[in-house]
Amino acid sequence: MSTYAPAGVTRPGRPRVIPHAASVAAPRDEILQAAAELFVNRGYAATSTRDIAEKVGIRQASLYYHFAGKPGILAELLELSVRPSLDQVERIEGECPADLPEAALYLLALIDADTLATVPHNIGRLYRMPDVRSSEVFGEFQPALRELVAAYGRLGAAVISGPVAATVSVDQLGGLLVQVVEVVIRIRARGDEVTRADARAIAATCLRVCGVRDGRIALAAAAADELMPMFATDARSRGAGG
Amino acid sequence: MSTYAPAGVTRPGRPRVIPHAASVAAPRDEILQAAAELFVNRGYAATSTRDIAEKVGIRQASLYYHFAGKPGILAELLELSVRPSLDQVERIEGECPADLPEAALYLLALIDADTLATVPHNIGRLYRMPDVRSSEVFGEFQPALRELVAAYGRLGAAVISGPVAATVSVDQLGGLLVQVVEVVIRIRARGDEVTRADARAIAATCLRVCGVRDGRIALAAAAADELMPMFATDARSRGAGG
DNA sequence: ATTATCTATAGATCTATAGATAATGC
DNA sequence: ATTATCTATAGATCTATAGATAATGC
Repeated sequence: MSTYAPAGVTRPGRPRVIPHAASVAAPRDEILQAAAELFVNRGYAATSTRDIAEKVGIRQASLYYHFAGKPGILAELLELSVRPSLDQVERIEGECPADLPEAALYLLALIDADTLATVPHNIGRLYRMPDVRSSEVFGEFQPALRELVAAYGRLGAAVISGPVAATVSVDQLGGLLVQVVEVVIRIRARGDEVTRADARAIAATCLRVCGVRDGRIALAAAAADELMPMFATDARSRGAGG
Repeated sequence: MSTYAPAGVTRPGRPRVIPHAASVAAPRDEILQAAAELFVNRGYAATSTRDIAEKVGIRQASLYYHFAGKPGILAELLELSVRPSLDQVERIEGECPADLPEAALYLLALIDADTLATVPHNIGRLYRMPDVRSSEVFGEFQPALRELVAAYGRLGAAVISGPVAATVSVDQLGGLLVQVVEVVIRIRARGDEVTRADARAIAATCLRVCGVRDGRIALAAAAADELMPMFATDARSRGAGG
């Protein structure tokens, strides 16, 4: 307890040249947040380690105390962007009532849209970027992404109508549904908020794409609302997280 | 007419160190093609002028005889990727019969999907990339892209059903429909071909997203087939182009 | 003479390491 | 002693320009 430490937790280590602006988060998290914003808005390859350090308010070399360079930071951000969706795919597929398969797809789309809407700095965009996909660390996450697409494909195939099945293959259905949910990324990229109502509209759109009629969409939405508390681990209900 | 000029048109200028592989295209086009593939598959910022030159088979400095650096090349590729879709939006909105508005949206989606499917090296992907969007030359193309989204919004609003209108705003409808059509980019990124049948399925999906019933979708598809020849300037029917 | 390349290179990054330093904590 | 920063810098790019050169074309 010195005189009047500027709000922040006093930590060991040489002080920064530019002092923390009452910095709340741990340095590791500060770096992740800064990198996330730069990677998503300017691109991964286009962002230098110096850019990141400057945004955090430390020297470029200091990054290397916390991370193994840019690839190390990217790997952690990819993990953060993929993990939440994937974790809940299994639960939804396992625990959803089999008598209303529409509810399962609706719920997956709803939770996924909500996750993409609330994850910091729109990092769901990362894995779509070619410089990220051709980075050394991407390969590790590719199986998880394929699994997500496959899950959409399975749930979609369970509810698909005849006319739709005649024109769109089950193989491509998963990609099509993911593409619809990822409109969230596009909306956020424009700078707009994505509301809970938006997420519900997107989930309903997924069912429409499969050829489900309005009546059953309404049923699925109602069922999903009841199931929602079981799966409500998204950032929106937890409160804003680092 | 020398001894046996290797197929290629003999041109003035100092010969390349690595001779043309019976190079058909003009050097400018060779560069554009090489850059397109690298930009799309590795990213714009991640691609160096040296990478491009190497792929073409010339020295890095030689690029600057044809283009004003990377931004110059990017500008031309963006033009190539945006122009075709935009040119036909006007014609479609102008010339489509007002008694079947579904046909107009179907046709726009069909032609647009087909353009994205056949444009070389999937360059429709370019304008989604953050390093491209934050480049100096992107601003010039942004209005054209907004206009495309707005056109989808207008055509979608003309056919939207009550239940859909209740959940998705006209403002967002355009973006949602473009997002659906851009599944073409995703399919091509996986390395798969996009067939005419795929394009038709995508156009039908756009109508489903708007809440149009199967019966009217079939009518719209049939009407679009009749109108198609008027607008058939896509690469598929012209034959493969540079 | 014109054209399209080449070689060479300056200047500006950018990454990553080595080693010093200024805090806290025991 | 431990921790988290700092300064300094080597080595590897990367872009863009200057000026030379080897073809064709008249």
